[in-house]
Amino acid sequence: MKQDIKELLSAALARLVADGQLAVTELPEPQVDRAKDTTHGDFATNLAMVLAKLARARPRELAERLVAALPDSPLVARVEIAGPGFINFFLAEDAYRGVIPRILESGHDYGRGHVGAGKRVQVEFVSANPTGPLHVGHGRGAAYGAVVADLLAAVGFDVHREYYVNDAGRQMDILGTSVWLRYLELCGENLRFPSNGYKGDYVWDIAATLHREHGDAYRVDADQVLAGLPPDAPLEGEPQDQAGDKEAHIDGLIATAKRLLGDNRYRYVFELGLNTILDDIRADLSEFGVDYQEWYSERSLTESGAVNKAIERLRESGHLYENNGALWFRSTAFGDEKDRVVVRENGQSTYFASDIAYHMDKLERGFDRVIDIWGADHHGYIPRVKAALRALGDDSDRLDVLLVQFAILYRGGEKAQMSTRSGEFVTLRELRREVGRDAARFFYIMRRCEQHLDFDLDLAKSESSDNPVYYVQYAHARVCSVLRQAAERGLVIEPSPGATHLERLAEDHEQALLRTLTRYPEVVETAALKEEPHQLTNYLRELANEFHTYYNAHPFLVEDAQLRDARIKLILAARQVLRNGLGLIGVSAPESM
RNA sequence: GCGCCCGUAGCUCAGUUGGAUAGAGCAACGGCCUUCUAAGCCGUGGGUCGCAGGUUCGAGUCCUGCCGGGCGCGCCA
Repeated sequence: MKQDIKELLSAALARLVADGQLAVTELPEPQVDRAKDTTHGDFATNLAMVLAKLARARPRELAERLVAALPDSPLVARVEIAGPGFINFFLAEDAYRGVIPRILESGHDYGRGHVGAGKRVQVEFVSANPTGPLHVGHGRGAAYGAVVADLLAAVGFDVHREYYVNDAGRQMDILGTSVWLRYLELCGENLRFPSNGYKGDYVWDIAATLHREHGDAYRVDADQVLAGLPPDAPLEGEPQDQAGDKEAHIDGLIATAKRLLGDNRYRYVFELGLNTILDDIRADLSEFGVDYQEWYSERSLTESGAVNKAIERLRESGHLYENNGALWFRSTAFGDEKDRVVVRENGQSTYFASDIAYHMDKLERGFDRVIDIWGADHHGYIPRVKAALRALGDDSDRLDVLLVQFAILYRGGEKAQMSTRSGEFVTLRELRREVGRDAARFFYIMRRCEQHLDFDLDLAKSESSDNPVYYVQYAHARVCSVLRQAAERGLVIEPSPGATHLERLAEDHEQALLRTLTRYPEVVETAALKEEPHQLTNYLRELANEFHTYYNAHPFLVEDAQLRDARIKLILAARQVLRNGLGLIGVSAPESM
């Protein structure tokens, strides 16, 4: 609809230029907005004011000329000039009613568009280390990423959803070693668990599996494990005066585990930990309605030689240097704060080196756009990744990094705190169990992603109109309920075809609802292009509100069969849009509540 | 100290990428069920858009400087 107005304006502009009434070298793209105030009509454009500068003419005078040059259209009832030079469009009533057959015919497709023009976009999100279950912070990234991806797909992009699996590196070694140590405890060995190990119950579970299936096959005497280890830092509850380096201690333990178990057995424990947790994460996300096209292994980058290739390319282009035995990337040459190590003194490549190879690979796979969704605490990595892409001669503008701020849970008005280290954190699974998938999805995306999210658990669970999820879902259920009532009364609920009887929709509430329904495709498009799912939740609340208001003001199942028919068509259209919108954010649309 | 993000009603937040008189929900107060689900609706009050400058026809929105809050600044991932 907005597009129709734009085309009328473009035609008017072209006509003025052809007639020599307007002397400008380049024509601006007409900007058309929904009018905030209905006294300003339905749509407004500032075109005359923008042109005034270019053509050095008075805005109101230009507006008059533009209006005179506008082609006739059945959509537009009248046009007014207002204020400093706004042109306001008042649409014909029929223009709004026409949305009903459009919605009913398009069904599930109403609101979908094609601005994406089939361009390939990759969205990488969550990508949490497989060292433990997902927590509520990952949940927000999951919900946000999934909805952004679905929105982009809805407006015509070819979307590839990907999870980057950090299945290499020190953190994974710490996990494998933690599993082994817990296993040794189950075997009856007496050990002191390292302060830096993973302490969650899930580590015990994996160790128990190992013990159940392989008995003592991985057992080693505790004395042998502990021999010659650098001292650990004191644990909580222990005297804090004793010295120790927890990092050196855990590294020593990892080396010991590798030595005592040998390559094959170490690998087996490591893989058991990795696969158990990864399976859990997969299942968790799938139950949350988050699905991927690809799970991309970090280890595969090393094994395929992609990391070495990336390092070589940087070396050949002269962006690397050695210092203190390590290999550094001169990222400061591309705007980073400091240079970064890509190969450590011990010969191991860093996580950053993998990341360079990974992003290089993403661009080589031919995506027109690459979107990374990260936790906000990782924002410091953006300059260095972009720097690497530029150094490699790639276009770093093809990469967009979206940052998601933390979610803070509140229960009974109090913060429900979490900390990954202690192993006492609220997992995504626990959250889903407590508030349900629908509320979790809705609450997670209700706010702009760069805004801290206050997640009120009590509200998310409450069955009241205060709860925005219920409020929107209830609107959908109510339409279904009305239709059930109609069937019980033996009324015909199969609506008449096309626009028949729609002229009977003349009430203000009906006009308002129609207006909101026509806006839906625009909302989906901006939400997608701006990567702002909250625009959709806001819209759905508004639409639900207009429906509830209408419901309270006018009975639908009236005696007058034609009026009834028209109203049923209207609420069917509303139901369709509610269903489509909820579907896009991964929330169910219940038939009854 | 440097960098990024945030600052809008008592609370939680929108604000259509610079437009017309800054909006919604919650909380507070007052109304509406013999009528399709009251899990709903209507009404009332509530603002120095953190502060100070600047850019222009026009600034909550853009620029600069302060103030306040969060996060980040490893040869960790």
